[in-house]
Amino acid sequence: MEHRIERIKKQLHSQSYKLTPQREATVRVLLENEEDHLSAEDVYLLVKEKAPEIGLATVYRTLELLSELKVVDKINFGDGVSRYDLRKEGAEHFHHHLVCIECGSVEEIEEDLLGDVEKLIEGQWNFQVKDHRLTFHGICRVCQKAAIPANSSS
Amino acid sequence: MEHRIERIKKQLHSQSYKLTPQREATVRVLLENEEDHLSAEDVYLLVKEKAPEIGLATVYRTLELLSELKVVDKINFGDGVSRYDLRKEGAEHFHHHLVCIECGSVEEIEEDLLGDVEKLIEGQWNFQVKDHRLTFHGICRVCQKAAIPANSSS
DNA sequence: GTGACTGCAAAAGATTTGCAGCCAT
DNA sequence: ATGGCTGCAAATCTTTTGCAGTCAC
Repeated sequence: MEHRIERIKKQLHSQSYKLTPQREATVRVLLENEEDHLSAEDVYLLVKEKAPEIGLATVYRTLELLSELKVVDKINFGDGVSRYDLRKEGAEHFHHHLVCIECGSVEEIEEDLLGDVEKLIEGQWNFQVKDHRLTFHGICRVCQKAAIPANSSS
Repeated sequence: MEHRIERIKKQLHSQSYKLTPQREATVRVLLENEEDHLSAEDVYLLVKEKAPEIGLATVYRTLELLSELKVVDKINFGDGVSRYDLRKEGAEHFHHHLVCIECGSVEEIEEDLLGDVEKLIEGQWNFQVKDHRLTFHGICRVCQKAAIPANSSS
């Protein structure tokens, strides 16, 4: 974890930004909750546990900065809030998500599923792809299992 | 166009909703601006031209209703607003978008590009796909051309 | 002391809700 | 007269901004 902080620190410095204590606390929260898809408010509450004096505006400003530096990706699952997701180290593309419409759980997929599709887009539509967002909505493993008893017993 | 209104009317009736004048005006605006990706506010302003007495809240309620009935899809390109996009007749899946990061234009892609990928998701992740959202961010045809002179003349 | 950064409070937007009235059945 | 639907205004929620104070150099 420390080396990831270091790396982010360097990224900030390379653009003459500083890794202030508030920013570091925010990054640590993101690292510690990498699997969750935290909203700004979520991050704020978690950061506040370690650094109670921090302001919500600072969290927003930090997340926006990290977003510009491509350290995090800002995503939106259609509920009213933006969520912030750390990029995996060296990940060139945004990863994909499986959102369960029953329980709301979110699973991540790191594989690059879209290589062929992107080639098609570049060739056929003449559109130069820089990034993508792919989210599947459906029913997760757990909720599928949960649904079976109700059906089979009827 | 009329037959599409009829169809939507039937869809509403089948769930015992009515196609009131306000709702019809809203649907017409959506039909007439099918290529654009209108925000609720955009729709409101356009509806107001034909039916000045309509309220913004009604537009929101109508759009939400249409969204539940899968007549429109609610999408979010990362700016702060939701946009509403008519589903093509008979379209089983949501269509895809190419968003230009230079000029902001949005192009639609009807082709189903994700058949294979969905099979993979269902098989390998055991996730039952119901719908998906795929957006590519990049540089559109026009902006690519616009960029060439600046590079080649240097 | 200068410029980057912060916290707080206020502002700005987008969307939702409460409510009284209306309209068709 | 009932229930769905509407307009308006107020409320809510997320995010941004203005500003005065702080800190590192």
